[in-house]
Amino acid sequence: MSIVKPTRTGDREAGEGSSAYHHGNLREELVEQALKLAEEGGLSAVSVRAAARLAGVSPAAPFRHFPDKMTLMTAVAEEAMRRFRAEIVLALAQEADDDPMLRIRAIGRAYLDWARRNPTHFEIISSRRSIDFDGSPSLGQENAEIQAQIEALLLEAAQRGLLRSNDRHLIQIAARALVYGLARMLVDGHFPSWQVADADIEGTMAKVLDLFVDGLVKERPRPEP
Amino acid sequence: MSIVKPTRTGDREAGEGSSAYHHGNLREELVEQALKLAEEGGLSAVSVRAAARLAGVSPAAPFRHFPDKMTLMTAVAEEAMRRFRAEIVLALAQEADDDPMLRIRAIGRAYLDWARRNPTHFEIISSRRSIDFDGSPSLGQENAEIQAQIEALLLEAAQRGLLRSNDRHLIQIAARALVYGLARMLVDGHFPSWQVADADIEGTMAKVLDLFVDGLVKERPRPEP
DNA sequence: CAATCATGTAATCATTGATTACATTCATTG
DNA sequence: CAATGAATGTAATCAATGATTACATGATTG
Repeated sequence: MSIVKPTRTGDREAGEGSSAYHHGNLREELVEQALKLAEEGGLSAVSVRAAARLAGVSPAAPFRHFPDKMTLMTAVAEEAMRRFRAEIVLALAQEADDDPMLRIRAIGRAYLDWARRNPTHFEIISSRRSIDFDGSPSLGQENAEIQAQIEALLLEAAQRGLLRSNDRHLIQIAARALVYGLARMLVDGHFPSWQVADADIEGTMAKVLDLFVDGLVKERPRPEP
Repeated sequence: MSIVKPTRTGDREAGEGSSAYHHGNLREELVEQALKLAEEGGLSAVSVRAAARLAGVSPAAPFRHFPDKMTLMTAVAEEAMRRFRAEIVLALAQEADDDPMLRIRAIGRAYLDWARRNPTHFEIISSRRSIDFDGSPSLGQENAEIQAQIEALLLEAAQRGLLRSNDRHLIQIAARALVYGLARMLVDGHFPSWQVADADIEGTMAKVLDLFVDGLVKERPRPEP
């Protein structure tokens, strides 16, 4: 019992012995190739046909697995979101300090870092014109878990008396807006007009994040050493 | 001297007397129709051909005025940006108070209000994949003037000793990121997952803006009445 | 082994951005 | 005032893409 369904586990490049008519793992490979296309050529480089080409199948084959392009892009977004959240979870695990505001900052840094390194993937999970966000439980859940994490940290911060404002929901929206805005400015190419050189982007974003977090906490000289 | 070039000033709908082969004002009308298409059907509804159709010319005609679609979209963005900044200038003129932070908040509100009422136009001037921002002096200049306005207000705030931080450039980036993030979350459809009803969006954004501005200024009980 | 269902292909459409050769009108000038 | 050349518009055509339909192939299972 509980035997994993074989499905001729993916690997087709190696043996090549299979009959080669049926791919065996097309759905997942299409998602993978679409991610690759996005990474290499931006959002406009992602087409159903190009993904099919890379997967070595006909232009119509993808439509056996996805009713339309939007559904494919939604699956791509799900994979991107999984990676995105994994990185945030990792960053939180690596943050030793238990100061809730420091932990929130760590989330923000991981968020911005991932967006900087995966601009098009970030764009895919962000712009909800090319995906069906509401129709994907996976996307909704991953997103909700990130929010819940921050919510919990804000609650703890409030209990420790760190916060200036009592409206935590508002703080949360503000925090997300700031980080989303920074990431979007990055992928939308706004930084050149802000005299921020490419090499300085990481540092600048970190400083902006600090400035924002400082504005949230009650004014105190500074955490004494 | 200084006689305005006639060019058969636009109006073609009325008289209809003209030969009807030459449009007379096609370039501007294409921009106008593209703006209308964006307004009514979102970014994906904007096509060169649709604009040509609405203008009553052949599919190839637009290419006499714009070498490619991106150039048309850039002209569309220029018009949208003009309207955008006009609204900000108006809001500043209507803000009687001379407190620089209140004036900055007024800019933020006008920004968010315009984006909320013109989501696709906002998207067009924001996403720099469909336009050639750097190739348009007009876009660069309007953008620079908004930035200069905020810079001046921040300088004044600093001189009055209102600011927590001394790094005004960083404050400016943070402010833009917050407002850009809010506007982007709006047009990208993120608010439903934040339990913010459509009717509350305006109020919520205003409160987030206040929260942010409060975080920038030095902690003082409150501006006494 | 045969039936059936999942999965892939071929052929075809409509839409779109773009180009090229040709047509028409406007404006300048002899 | 007509002729001529520059602007401006059209027709025809291409290649790429999303999508659909009829058909082919292979895997699963009774």
